[in-house]
Amino acid sequence: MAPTLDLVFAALADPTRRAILSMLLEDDMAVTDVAAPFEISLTAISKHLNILGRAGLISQERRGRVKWCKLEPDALKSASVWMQGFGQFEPIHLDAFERFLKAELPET
Amino acid sequence: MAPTLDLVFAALADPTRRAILSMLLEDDMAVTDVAAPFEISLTAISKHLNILGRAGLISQERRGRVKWCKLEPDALKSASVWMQGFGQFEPIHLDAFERFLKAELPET
DNA sequence: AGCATATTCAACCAAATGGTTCACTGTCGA
DNA sequence: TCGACAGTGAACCATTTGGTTGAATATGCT
Repeated sequence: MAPTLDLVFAALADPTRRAILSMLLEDDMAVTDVAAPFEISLTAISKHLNILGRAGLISQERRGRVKWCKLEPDALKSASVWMQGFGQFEPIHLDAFERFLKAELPET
Repeated sequence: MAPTLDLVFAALADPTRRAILSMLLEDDMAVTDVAAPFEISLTAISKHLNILGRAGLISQERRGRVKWCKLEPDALKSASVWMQGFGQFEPIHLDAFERFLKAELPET
């Protein structure tokens, strides 16, 4: 049961993919634009996006020749729920989160 | 940066390891006892425990010939913090969590 | 029509993962 | 001292992962 949880955590285990999610937090993006800040090939980014998609963390909608990537934050809920029991974390205010984002974004 | 986050999420991506964490939520356990409910070899469980240990999710203390495994819930905090920003999850009450636990534990 | 842009496909590679079996090292109990 | 128990190490295997390059497929622009 819960193969989703496998996929979600596996997707989050890669720093490139976490950085992509952080970028999508700002706005929807085309695949090419997602790839821009990274050194790796567009193909590699495409694969990462597929993994994020299969995990339900993003959705992709093709409009014309560009495919738009959109964050789907609900998919994180199951993972978040799973973790809640392991210590009673109160929700964090934005400050702490922003610090984490900065630490995660590629080449600052 | 944040190699810990990589390790924590990677560790959580395996259902066997999540089940182990759930078991350790109840109480500290010896390696052999951790392995008991699973069909896989003791060696495999030992490897899983190593991965959990490297991620900081558990600690292991050898006392005599038995090695005790202890949950370290603090390690989940960084992961939890990371996720907080992606949708404002209010903390979940125990009901939802218990349902997840039941879905995760091996052979009910 | 013809070219450039956006994205994926296919084939390949090195390294990591999750599992196995068998042998080994300690430690406890009789 | 000897045997049983707790756990790790080493070698192996199949599969997945994260990356590459080069070709293919659409779509849009002029």
